[in-house]
Amino acid sequence: MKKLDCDLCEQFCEHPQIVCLAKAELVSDDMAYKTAEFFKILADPTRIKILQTLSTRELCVCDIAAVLDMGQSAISHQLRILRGARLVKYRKEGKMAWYSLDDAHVTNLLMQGLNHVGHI
Amino acid sequence: MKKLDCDLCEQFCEHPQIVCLAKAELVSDDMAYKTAEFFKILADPTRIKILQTLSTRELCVCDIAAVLDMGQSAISHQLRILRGARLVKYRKEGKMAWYSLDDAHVTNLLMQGLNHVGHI
DNA sequence: AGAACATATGAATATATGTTCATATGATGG
DNA sequence: CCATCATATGAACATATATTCATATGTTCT
Repeated sequence: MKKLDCDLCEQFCEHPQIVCLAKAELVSDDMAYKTAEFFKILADPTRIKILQTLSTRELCVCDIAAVLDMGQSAISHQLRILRGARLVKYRKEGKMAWYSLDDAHVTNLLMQGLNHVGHI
Repeated sequence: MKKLDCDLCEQFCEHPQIVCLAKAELVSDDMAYKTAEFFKILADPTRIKILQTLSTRELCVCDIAAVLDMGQSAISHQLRILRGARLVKYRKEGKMAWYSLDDAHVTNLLMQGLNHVGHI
């Protein structure tokens, strides 16, 4: 249980006790920020398509570009973001880079999102 | 099962069969867009805090502003977005508006995100 | 009716983000 | 060694978005 810190409660416009309780239970700035950053990764149509495509099979960059009908550079930039978030990994084979998923938990979240939208 | 549409496969840089299969299974533009819009709602620290705070109790606008230590206008704008996405609902009581959660499924997703980040 | 208050909203501003273009890097094959 | 190919990346640009400020709306109380 968190210790309550109510010293300043009197200054709020209304319902000081409720505000104090809620403040004590509020997620930290850092957690809120990191969680938002996490959802941001999933908050782009191109990245959603990349992740969904990779959920079935490993693909190289130019194949992903072909599948999504987009430029190689745009895909490469997005893959960089997905790599940074450790959602995809890749192996090099000569000049080609084969990408695949690297986080089953997040993929599961993505599928929940797709399902949710599908059922609207 | 989807019908494959492989007429244009030969034009791709590499691995036409794989690209064709992946294209056939690719989520639609519309679904990808809507899913991204959905995750965008959760991709902001302020909205995460609002939803997490409301997960415990109903609050009025000025209380939320006090809890998050932010301006009333900023909170009101964010609540509008959350209302538009049907993640929160409100009841009017005189001049006050009491907000609460309106989508347990999405709240569950939010909690999964918070947990995921917490376990990193 | 008028003052005070809670909330909503439009406009403006600052910041973040996705794509494109040009180019760099690094591997393969002649 | 040079040309070609797959990929990566920096800069520029356009667009989206969060907050603030000012103000509007609608309610309560005197």
